[in-house]
Amino acid sequence: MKAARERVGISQAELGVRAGIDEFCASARINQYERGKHAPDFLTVQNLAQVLGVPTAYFYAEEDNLAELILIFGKINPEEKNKFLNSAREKSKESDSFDFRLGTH
Amino acid sequence: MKAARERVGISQAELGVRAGIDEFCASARINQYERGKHAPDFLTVQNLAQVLGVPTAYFYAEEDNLAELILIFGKINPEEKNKFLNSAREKSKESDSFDFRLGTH
DNA sequence: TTTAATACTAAGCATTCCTTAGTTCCGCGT
DNA sequence: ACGCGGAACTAAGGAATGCTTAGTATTAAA
Repeated sequence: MKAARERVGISQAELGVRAGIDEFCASARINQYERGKHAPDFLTVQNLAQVLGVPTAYFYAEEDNLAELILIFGKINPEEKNKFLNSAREKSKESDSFDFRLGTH
Repeated sequence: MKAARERVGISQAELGVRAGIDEFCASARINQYERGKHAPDFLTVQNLAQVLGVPTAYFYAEEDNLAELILIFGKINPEEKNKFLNSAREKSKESDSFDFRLGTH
């Protein structure tokens, strides 16, 4: 989150205020989030994501690869998204990775 | 989450137990999560995601398009992921969507 | 209809977060 | 070096939320 905030170029306090947090505690809360002292609820994460211009899921991606993919997907326009998703569907068919799900064979 | 659990074919209680939740309250907790009564913390979500065989970020995707993409990305093998990500990088260059980030021009 | 498994819920306890009220850190101008 | 202002950061209590318990519905099969 810190990286995303610095890309936008705003302070911790400003990020909080823009996300709709009370101005008197915005600074403290964002700091607690960035340092991992506390975890924001989902609504707050959604608001933060909007301010920072990234999809909400970006904050929960464990693999760096996936995080980057989510970021890219959030930037391209809706028309491109469909093309993109279609080629993804193709690749998942081609893939020889085993399908772990039950009830599909 | 309900959909993912049903694909695996296990009960709410079993999902909880496999995710490391105490057997006497696993049922109640998973039910509260599925019905939106309460929200699990991130560690719990990670454990649930592992049991259900999906990337953690999947549970936080707001757009259906993105959710599907995350799901596919979670199924393909590591080698494919890199190829996939590279073509994604290409597309983000081609895209005429405006770049909102500061300090990049 | 009885049974067993699964789904679901209320309520108090436990834990975590939010708010307040500060302190510390850092860069800049003098 | 010193003071100033903005940004980062923190402790602690009050407020909110989740977790556990114990139990009630629901469903499907015998």
